[in-house]
Amino acid sequence: PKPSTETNGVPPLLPRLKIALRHHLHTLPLLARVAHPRPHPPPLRLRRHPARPGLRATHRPHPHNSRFLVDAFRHAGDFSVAYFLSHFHSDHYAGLGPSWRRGLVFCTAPTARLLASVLSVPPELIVSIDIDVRITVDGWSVVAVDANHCPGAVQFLFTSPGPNPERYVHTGDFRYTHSMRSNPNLLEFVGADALFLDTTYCNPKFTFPSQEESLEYVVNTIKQVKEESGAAGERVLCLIATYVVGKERILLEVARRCRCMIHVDSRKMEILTVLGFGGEKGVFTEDASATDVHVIGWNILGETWPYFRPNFVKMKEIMVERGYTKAVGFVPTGWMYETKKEGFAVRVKDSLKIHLVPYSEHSSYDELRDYVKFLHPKRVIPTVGVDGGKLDGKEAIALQKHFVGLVDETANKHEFLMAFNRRSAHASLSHEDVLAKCCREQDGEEFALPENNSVSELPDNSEIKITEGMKKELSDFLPSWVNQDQIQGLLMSSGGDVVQSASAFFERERDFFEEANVSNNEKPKSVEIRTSDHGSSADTSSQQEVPSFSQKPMEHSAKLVNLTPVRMNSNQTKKERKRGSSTVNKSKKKGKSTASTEAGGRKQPTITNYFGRAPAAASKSESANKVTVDPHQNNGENNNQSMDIVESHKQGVDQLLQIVDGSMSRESAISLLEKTKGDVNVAVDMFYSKIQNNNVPDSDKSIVPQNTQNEMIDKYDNTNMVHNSSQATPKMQNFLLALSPDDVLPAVYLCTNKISPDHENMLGTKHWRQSSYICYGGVARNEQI
DNA sequence: GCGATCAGAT
DNA sequence: CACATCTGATCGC
Repeated sequence: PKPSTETNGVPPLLPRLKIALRHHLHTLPLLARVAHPRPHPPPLRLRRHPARPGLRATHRPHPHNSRFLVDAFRHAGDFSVAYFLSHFHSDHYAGLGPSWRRGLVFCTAPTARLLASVLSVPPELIVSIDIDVRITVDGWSVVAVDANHCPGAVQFLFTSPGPNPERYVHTGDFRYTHSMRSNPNLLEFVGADALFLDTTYCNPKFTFPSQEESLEYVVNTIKQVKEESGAAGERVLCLIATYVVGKERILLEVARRCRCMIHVDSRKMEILTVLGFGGEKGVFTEDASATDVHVIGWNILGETWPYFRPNFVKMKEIMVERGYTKAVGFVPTGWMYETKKEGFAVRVKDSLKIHLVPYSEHSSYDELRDYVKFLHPKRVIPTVGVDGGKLDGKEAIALQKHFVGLVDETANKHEFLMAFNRRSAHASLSHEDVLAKCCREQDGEEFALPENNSVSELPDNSEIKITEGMKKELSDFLPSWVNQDQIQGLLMSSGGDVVQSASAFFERERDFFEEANVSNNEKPKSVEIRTSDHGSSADTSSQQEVPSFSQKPMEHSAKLVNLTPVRMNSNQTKKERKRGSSTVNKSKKKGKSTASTEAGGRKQPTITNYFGRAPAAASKSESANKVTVDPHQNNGENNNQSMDIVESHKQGVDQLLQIVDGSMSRESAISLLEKTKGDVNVAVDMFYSKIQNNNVPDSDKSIVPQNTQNEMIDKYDNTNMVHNSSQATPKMQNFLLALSPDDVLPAVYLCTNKISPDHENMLGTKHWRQSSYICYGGVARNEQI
């Protein structure tokens, strides 16, 4: 039941909200009310937001006990006292309307004007805030910074009150630019507690040119059209598709550089006027006869999904209607329906031409990674592409994997330790319970991390008694690949302190990862694996290594066990070597590490074999995309079963070809699908990541010639891989390649930073081996390893 | 009968 | 697997 106060038009929650504006001259219509006595005082205890459905995670409440919602008006409730709108797109403002009464809506001035004029939101509930100006809302500091999306679009930066403020970044929808790195407000959010990220194009297959390039293309094309038509004495209609708000920059640039006006309909004009692009400069006109460049609605020139299909019928209709005999259309879209390198895709029919222009107002995959790398948040929370807005749902976790190594993994360790501590107190709770609980609770009861203890405080190893119970307790929270010897060693070196053991373990994991990551980041583009007929990777890299680090004996850090042999051999990295000198307990079984043999003397299987060992029962859910490829079976026409296989094979090939749109030959597609065991998704990713990683300066016929694909795959097949780089730093590849099969699992674990126990189940052995995640985040993209 | 919400089309 | 928006059906009061 709604509170009765809501019916009289007075927002009942308003008094609960304290607002202060600094450096700010705005007068708030409702500010006076803040001081009024509260009719119904808010509960002192902050309520946790209940999970609610919604396609975008933006639609779910802020999970960290602020009383704010961002772009989640449909999910408003009494638990929230202030609302933020990042920009004026319908999927973000959904739920706002003339009858909105729930609370103040904070947004930029352009968005505010649109809210009032288009959606008729009560003006007294709209608070417009200036970009880059700090305000205080409900005790929190809030800053809006430009999002480089549509006009008025911002990211919100939240800082909680209190001595240890939490910091959160919500990008809304955004396209990353390097200039963001010099924004002082954003700089303050490096290392933020969480980054709510617009993951629209969070997949390596999404690459697109800069907006500049695309603008250039549109402008030049229109110029050319005008010249040609002028010479021929005819008129050509130029149509540019846009939606209600967004991509205005294209229009402005065309007007400026082609020296012409832009025709828009009255609705669009209204919005442009509100946005401030109005008549002043004489750019936009509602008079269709004033210019040959017209703005047109979004879905008129063609349907855009699942791939672009032009609607020449309608286009011709419009052309004739407006008195032209030729027309050129532009569809600026982030989705690359065509992967042609030379020029952008063009569709032609008779006197009609449609240009598909890759113009995106969302970040590309690489831009997303750049941003995360810059902000280095403790956590990335995807806001697009997550089902039901579940933070820990499959999709969210899959998306987060793209940022492994770019986020601050220290936070994971902390979370883990919280859970660990908690566990002794609530022994009856399951791991999941504890983790879930601890993730929810704030870090208020901070406890000292044990790694700060000095070595001298540790008891002498000989006096330590390690009980089975301790080992069991510790092992429950370590990844399953940590063996008993290692657990014993960990406990010994921490003086039997289970928590400290765990802390030391995860500190090590982090350091190891960071080390690897640093060496990877130095020359990311130059990291390449090449096949080689001779020489083990371990040997090669150790020769290349120039240890430029100090050799001073380890100072204070706790003695640590070498958990994996890879860190014991000559390929040690800085920290390992440093610590290695005081190693307490070497792993006996795995002490050696050569490329060709393992402990048992068996030949090391290829990495492909190792990863590719598909479980007998193939997952049903994936079967739609999985196609069994066996070219030798194709001729068996009398075999009904094989007909299905052939058919699905064909479908897979067709699907792949359609996605890459002719950028590869049919033979290449078949070959690639064979390698991926028919998995179209993996094939696509391999295809695109190959393009990306090598920056293939594309030749005419095929972007990736067939032999390149084979090469790409061969590098995973080949046992004697060696990386091509002449860099001194050992790369993760070398570590991985030097491993015996038993070590590959832990190594990949480390490389992908899947270290905390709540991920154990997902990565457990069989299930893990066939996981495409390895191909996404690790091996195939060649980034972490 | 009205507004909020949703499926589906554009 | 979906860059955004609108329309009309359905739900719930």
